[in-house]
Amino acid sequence: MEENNSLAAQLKAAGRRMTPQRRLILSILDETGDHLDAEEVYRRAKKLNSNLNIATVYRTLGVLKEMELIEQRYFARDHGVEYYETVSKGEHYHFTCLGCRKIIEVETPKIRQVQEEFSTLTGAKFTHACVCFEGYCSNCVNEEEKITL
Amino acid sequence: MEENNSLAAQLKAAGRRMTPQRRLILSILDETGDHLDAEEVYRRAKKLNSNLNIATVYRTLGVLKEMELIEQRYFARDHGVEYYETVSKGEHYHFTCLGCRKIIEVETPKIRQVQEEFSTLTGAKFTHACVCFEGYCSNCVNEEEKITL
DNA sequence: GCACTTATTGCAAATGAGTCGCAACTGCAA
DNA sequence: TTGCAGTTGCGACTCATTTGCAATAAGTGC
Repeated sequence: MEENNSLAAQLKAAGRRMTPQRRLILSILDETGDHLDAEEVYRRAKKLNSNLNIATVYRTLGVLKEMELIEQRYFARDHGVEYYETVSKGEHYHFTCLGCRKIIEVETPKIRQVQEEFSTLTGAKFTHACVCFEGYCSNCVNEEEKITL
Repeated sequence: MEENNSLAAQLKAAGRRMTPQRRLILSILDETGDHLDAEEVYRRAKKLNSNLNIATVYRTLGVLKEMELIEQRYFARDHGVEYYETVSKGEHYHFTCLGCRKIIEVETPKIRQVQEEFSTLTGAKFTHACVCFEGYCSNCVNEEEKITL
């Protein structure tokens, strides 16, 4: 209840309301370590609230994103679909394995450095960076070589 | 004609054929310095071949991408749309100004360094990196501050 | 130059993620 | 407990992209 209360407070501060749907959707994103798209959030949430509507999922994801409680991600090869994860984790980027579809998180200060250098150089101000990598993870590299050779 | 011959040869090597449509579409991408989406390529190409179809544009872009003659890009705030540019330019990334929509190309070795470090560390192999930045360019920073302050 | 195979095109219909309008509903503050 | 926004569910819609298919045409072998 504690974290829900603070969430309710945050919502209120933004002129919004706490609803069971929002609680449900955020709890799903909170509990999974995964990166879920709207469809998957919907699928999981629907099990617990069978007359939840997909439009509500999209709207809720929009609200949570606006409140910076979750972040929107895109993964290589799949830019048509938006994925979400909670923002609790530190700065990191994603590597998608084309073999096993696994997503590996990449931590590096270099992306931030690029932004800082570019800002200093040009006077621009960054608001957001979208970075995604794709390739084959160590388990799948050999598999891929068999195919391409 | 010379480059068209080499293109024809490349196409042949891939079991494909040279067609006026493909020549036209590639010439448009070749001549513009811009990043065009399929719709814009279609608009420009249609002026020169009025019964060209948008499906052909999509299919041709797919073929050219597969042959690595053009690259697919995504820009911040507009991930739903694919943009294309020819691959002649060196490694670079894109910064989209949210104020004036201008796209500034960012050259940096750091992205490649991240990939190399990650490969060394994990044994993974990169095939592609999608990087896009967004923010406000030096001309638009002040404008943006007026809004947010 | 001609025929033939098969890649390619144009068209229209389909797909799929995401959005919108609207009436009914419901938090929540007074 | 009442009232008024904010929110939901629903269905229809948008928009980029894809697909099935019959007609067309590139490039090969003769």
